[in-house]
Amino acid sequence: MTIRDVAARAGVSHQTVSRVINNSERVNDDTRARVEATITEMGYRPNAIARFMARGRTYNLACLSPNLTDFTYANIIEAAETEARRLGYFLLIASAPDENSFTTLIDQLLLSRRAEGLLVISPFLDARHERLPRNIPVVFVGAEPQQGRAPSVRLDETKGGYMATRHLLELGHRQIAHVTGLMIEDCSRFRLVGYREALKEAGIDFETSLVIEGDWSATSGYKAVQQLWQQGAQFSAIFAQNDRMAVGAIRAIRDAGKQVPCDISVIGYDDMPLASYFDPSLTTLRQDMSAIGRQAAQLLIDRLANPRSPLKHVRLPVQLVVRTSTAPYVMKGGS
Amino acid sequence: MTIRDVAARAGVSHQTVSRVINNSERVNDDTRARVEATITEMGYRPNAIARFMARGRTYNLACLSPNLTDFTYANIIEAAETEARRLGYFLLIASAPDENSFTTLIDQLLLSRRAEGLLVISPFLDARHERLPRNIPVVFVGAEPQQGRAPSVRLDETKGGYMATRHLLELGHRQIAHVTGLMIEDCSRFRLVGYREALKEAGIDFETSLVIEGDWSATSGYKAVQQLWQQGAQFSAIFAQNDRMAVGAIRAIRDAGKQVPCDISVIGYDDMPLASYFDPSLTTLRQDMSAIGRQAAQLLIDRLANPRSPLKHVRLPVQLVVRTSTAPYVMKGGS
DNA sequence: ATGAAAGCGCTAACAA
DNA sequence: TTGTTAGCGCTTTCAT
Repeated sequence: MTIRDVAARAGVSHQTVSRVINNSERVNDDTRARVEATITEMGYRPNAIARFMARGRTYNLACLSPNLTDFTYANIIEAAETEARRLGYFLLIASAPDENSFTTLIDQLLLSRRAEGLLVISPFLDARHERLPRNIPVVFVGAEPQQGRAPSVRLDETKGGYMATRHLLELGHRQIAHVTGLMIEDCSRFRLVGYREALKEAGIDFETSLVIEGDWSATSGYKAVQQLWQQGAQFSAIFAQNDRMAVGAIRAIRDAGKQVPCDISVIGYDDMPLASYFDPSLTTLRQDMSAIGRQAAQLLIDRLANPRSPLKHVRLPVQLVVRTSTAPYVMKGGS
Repeated sequence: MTIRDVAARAGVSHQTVSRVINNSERVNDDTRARVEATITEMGYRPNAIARFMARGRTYNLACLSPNLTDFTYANIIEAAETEARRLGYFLLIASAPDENSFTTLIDQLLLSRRAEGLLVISPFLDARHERLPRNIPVVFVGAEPQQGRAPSVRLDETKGGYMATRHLLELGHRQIAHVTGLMIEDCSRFRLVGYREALKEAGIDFETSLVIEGDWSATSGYKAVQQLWQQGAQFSAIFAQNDRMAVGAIRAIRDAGKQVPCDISVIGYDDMPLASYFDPSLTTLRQDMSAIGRQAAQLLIDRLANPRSPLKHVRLPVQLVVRTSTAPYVMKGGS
């Protein structure tokens, strides 16, 4: 069923129908009413594809994420999708776990399907970013683009790292171990910077031996603690760069016969679902992923309307959530 | 840049270029080589939109889910998206939390954007299913369609309920409380059926007072346990229909000064991320959500090719994962 | 093996 | 206010 079928039935030209469905001013009220009646009667829906074709615009945006299952990504995507739709666009979502699929998808979504803009959720900057077509608006979520050529939305990771460490310092801890995420990712580096800043401010020397790199998995948190002890490290608190590793660390501590937070305090990051239901409930930093997604979508659509506007780099705040996995430092007996 | 630009540059007609990019047989090898060279040289990409227009096919599928963040949905969607892409389609993903957005999206995706098929992730059957357009292939994930008019993919929920209960029975428990999900959802009902079957098989009378409806949240699991005790229910084990409620139940048990699994065994459902990191680690039923997503995509694409093939209703198995939140029944002293 | 013509369903410019 | 005429970039006849 096409615009012409409707036109024939309503006794007008197809152009008039077009005007009606596009809310053009220049239509007689009677005619409009008649056409609209015919449309509902026939159950006609304009073909968006043909519309794209004629207008040269798709109102499609693309979103590439390493995966769709990680709850942080999922939250960002859901919010971005909803916001995009609210603003009259549609977000094409795809998972690009590796560089190959990333490149292929860029091709499919931007070049073939003519998405008008791209949202890249990317924890780190690697070669794939060089494949990005110029002249198509891009917004980065997570990592910032190399040359600062595209807008980005990020959480204030440095501040987060600082706040987590500061919380432990305020509880009286002086020896604070730090389990980072993958150091190829921007956020890990920034959180580490925050950790160092807080220590420095407190007049505590930074000890390399207290920092260990994890891979975000609970297992890596578990192993990190074991390794720290094995290397003879002394610490009364741990700052893990995400909740999963924090949970792993807690397990390791408990398996070693110690208690959290009595013997060792642990702070995580993310405030993942059920963080409050672990035992002990996790002290952590909450990130508003939905806000990121919304902002990212807005930034991208802004850019579409205004390609030459100055690049914005949005940085959203994080929030400390104190629960029961951290406690004041207590001097321990023994050597 | 269009097919004609390439044609002009290569000194052929635009039609020949079309033949080349469509791998038509009827092209001279020399010509093909020349055209292909021109294509790479110019970086030409066929406009998929125009192609849809001319061919009348979009190769788009749509997927509607209550949300994108629940890890079970996210897994299904990710797998379906990947599989669809592998098979030459693209999955348009959108979250439809309520009936309104569901209806709107059906309109946008199927009618306007001409998606060729629909994947509905839907835990329950409500009015929205009546809005589904006929003559467009639909596959249901989760709930089964009323009239069995569309194919569906589901886990064997009844079997899962049976297995969970059976596990507790084999440990010697006779009084098994059951915290269900929302009873408007199919899976809750089926799992309850499995629970009853297992009891019956073991010669145990079904007690309404031991069954309580939750809403899938940890909080509801917590409250369910409190309510059971308040009503004077006696039980040595709990079967919660998801892990979140199981976690809530465990918290309630502990808050009441009892231990899991010594005093009360708890089994969950889903094997959610970090289920093994809770304390105690959760005994639960694992569902292969990725398999569901893959199967659903395949079923839908099958149906596109073969609209009159018999409706398939795939039912995938679930798997018992025994951890430490369940233990053999021990007779307690006291009255 | 290649090219010319027509049309997919719509919008944009122009004409009436 | 309405209708007519051209395309959008491609594919699909049908000629050659």
